Amino acid sequence: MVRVRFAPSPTGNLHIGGGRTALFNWLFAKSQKGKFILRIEDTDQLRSRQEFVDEILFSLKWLGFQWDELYYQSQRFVRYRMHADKLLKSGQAYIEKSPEGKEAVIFKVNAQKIMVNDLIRGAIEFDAGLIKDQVLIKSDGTPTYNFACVVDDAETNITHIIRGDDHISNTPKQVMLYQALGCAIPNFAHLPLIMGMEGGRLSKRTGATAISDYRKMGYLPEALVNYLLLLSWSPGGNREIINKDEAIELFDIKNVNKTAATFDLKKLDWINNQYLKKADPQELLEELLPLLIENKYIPEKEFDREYILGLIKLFQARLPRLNDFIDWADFFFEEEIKIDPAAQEKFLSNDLSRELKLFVTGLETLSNFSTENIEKVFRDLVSRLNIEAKVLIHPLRVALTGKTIGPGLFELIYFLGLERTKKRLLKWIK
RNA sequence: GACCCUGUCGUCUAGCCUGGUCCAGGACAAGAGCUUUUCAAGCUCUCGACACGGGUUCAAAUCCCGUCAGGGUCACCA
Repeated sequence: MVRVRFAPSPTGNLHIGGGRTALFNWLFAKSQKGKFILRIEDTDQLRSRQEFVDEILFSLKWLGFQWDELYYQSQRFVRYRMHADKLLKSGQAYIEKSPEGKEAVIFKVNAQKIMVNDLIRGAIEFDAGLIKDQVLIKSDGTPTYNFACVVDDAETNITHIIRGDDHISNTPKQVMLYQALGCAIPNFAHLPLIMGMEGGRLSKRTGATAISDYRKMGYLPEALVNYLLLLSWSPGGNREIINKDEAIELFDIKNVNKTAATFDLKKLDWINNQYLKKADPQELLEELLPLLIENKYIPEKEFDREYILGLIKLFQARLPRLNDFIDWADFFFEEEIKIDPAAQEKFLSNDLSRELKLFVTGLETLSNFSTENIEKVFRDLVSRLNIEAKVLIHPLRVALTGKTIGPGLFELIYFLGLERTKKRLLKWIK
């Protein structure tokens, strides 16, 4: 049975690269009906923190990658010690004393050719003669990465190691350890790295790197996963939007690209919008609720759920990020709206008192304040005044929303309601 | 510096294994237009790439070699 693992180190949040590695491991496990194992590599007691463990577990769940087993390296130190002693006994490792008298266990590297058949890259040959002896157990008693990694992968019967490109050069060292330990060598698959827009590895300087940052910005997990998937794999058939279940069906590790990909926020925005369009407004409302309360758009307890739902439907097809709703729909929640100065200059510098007054009067006569009737009032008015619709539409939009862009004018007026519409238009009537 | 990986539109990619159907297809971005109401939605169109140089071949994005470029690793970090 296929067993893969994702092994993050809790010295920071789960970042984009880690999320992508987790995705491909999870996907491979699912497509092979295998197990997805999570291992927390917390051997560095100084830099590892519980809050990062919590954050990583939370982000993985958020992305939808549930694990079948969970291990912590910090709980397995006796196992590393035991295997180190075994290598010491067989003469494949030796002890080195530091000037302070502390002992470290060092692995003896023999000059040889190491062949690795990478599932993504094909055959790679290394010259172990270029690799120096490797520390197994540091003088503080903790294991090194390469050693703990091999012991754990061997003891938990990992069959496929799918990880970032940056581990290629660790591979020959680990292969030698498997051999020394007398364990079967697993399959390796090295994923290309994700690069930032300015080249080089994706880093905080080139934008947000933590998965949780994307959650906070209003990206949907399905969209992020879809984007990450496209970064080094293609479902074929010119498809861009693909959900996890379809991906599981189509995925083949051999089709993963070898080339490093640049992270492009614009495309992520587009994909996120594709998912936002199709999303259930009820679920979007749940996501948005904390933000709406935080911005004092709605009171904490009672609010008109149907009304907010209506607003979400007005915007959801246009939003790149769910959180943009806060800025884009602000005029529905704030009594005093902020008017874009350029828009005011362009559309409200002429005196439109007469037209606005007539429009307000028309709205007041409506017995049924519906989107259709609002539009009817408007159309009647412009034909009566013999002006083009857009001559009045743009000024109305700016006066009511403060913006030149937004949802359709009539549905927007419907949701604003007669009173607020009147109040905002009256300001422009002399 | 040594070793390793990679090189198709600005970006993500299809095609490469099994040469001809590719004067290279799609998507994002950008630009133009349409939408008797905006665009940040939708629709249409445009721009735009096989890193370079040699081979092999009737034929090369596809195979081989070299060059160049980008990236990664060389820790008692993971």
